[in-house]
Amino acid sequence: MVKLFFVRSAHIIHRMENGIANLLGAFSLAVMDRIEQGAREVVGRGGETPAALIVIGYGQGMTNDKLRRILGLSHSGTVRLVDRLVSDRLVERRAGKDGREVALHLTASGAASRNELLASRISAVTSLLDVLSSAERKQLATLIRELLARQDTSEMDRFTICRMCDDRVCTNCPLPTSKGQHAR
Amino acid sequence: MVKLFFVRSAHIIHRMENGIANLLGAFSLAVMDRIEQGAREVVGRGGETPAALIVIGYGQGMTNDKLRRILGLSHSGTVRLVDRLVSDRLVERRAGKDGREVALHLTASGAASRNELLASRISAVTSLLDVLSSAERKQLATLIRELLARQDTSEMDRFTICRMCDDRVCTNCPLPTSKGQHAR
DNA sequence: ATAAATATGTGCGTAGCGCACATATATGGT
DNA sequence: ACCATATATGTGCGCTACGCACATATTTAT
Repeated sequence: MVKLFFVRSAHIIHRMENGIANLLGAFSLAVMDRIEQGAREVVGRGGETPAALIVIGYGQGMTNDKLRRILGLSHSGTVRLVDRLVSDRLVERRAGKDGREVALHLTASGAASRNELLASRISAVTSLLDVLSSAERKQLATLIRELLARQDTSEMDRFTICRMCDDRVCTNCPLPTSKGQHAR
Repeated sequence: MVKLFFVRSAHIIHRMENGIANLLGAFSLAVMDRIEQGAREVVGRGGETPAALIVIGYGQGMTNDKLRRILGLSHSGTVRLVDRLVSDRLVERRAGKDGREVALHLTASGAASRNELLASRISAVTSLLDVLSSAERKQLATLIRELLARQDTSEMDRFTICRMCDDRVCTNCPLPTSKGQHAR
């Protein structure tokens, strides 16, 4: 009898814990739906193309291969993605220091599109967020910040997670930068 | 001098508020990356196909057209999506009550894939979530729940947000069900 | 100097999707 | 009952985004 009660109780707890995961999954889906819709409206392209534009704009001499790893695409997929950005006149291929590398640079209109992209993303999330009070938002920010800070991430993981981040507003990123391993 | 200070201060506040949005955007991206990767491994397909399998499995005589609106796809895109599910033997087209409609039903293997899909999704989110303490998770759940509860959503919006939700664990969905308007 | 590693580009195919059009069934007005 | 309109599905066709296998150029290591 006690045992039966325990088992049933464990099920309920299990359901509650998973309920949190389910809730967060639904919310994340809603957030990304809005971000992706806005991004498509701004640059007229989907998939990883908007993220690529943002990543290239960080501007530390991005190469095709670094980009590939950050976006999690195949090599050829990345080459074709850059082809699209180039044909849209948003990106230029220049000579890299290493004779093999290609240095990716935003054109003026690429930089403009990137800014629109970042603004659209912030606005999409904000529109969901502003039903909360300022205090609630602060609470939420603290929790998400902790959640991210405690993740076990490689350097490349961090770039991947931050591939759409707005470097104009992201002061002190919570992702651990010194923790462990290098992802090369 | 005072004015200058005020302006600068407003900028800083602006940056902080947007910092929350940026953080949440990055986190949502990380969550969806993991969910989508798992989904692709389970069903071998991407895009809205996994969501379609889950939605069809809710089982209230789903039709092609309802599915289309929930997934936010074009009509033909939805027909082809169902074609893929049928050719994968995960879904069957049966006669609907209305002679025009097609009633979509999961096959046994479709139902099994759907369960794997849901489990994979919960596990993906949980693996990110379990760096938080139980108290922190509860706090986070409360905030997300409030955030969702206060959104102004049409009925169709709700189905869309919940298109990957695990009906086995999602007791009392926070999304407002009686609020306003009908999306038809 | 030659082998291996690194970085890029290309041919080719496929998945996922939209537009425009065609078809079948239902509904409403006269 | 009849016909226009609305609703639901299916199809031809094209395009975007992507991966695999292969080719090429440059650098690094032995």
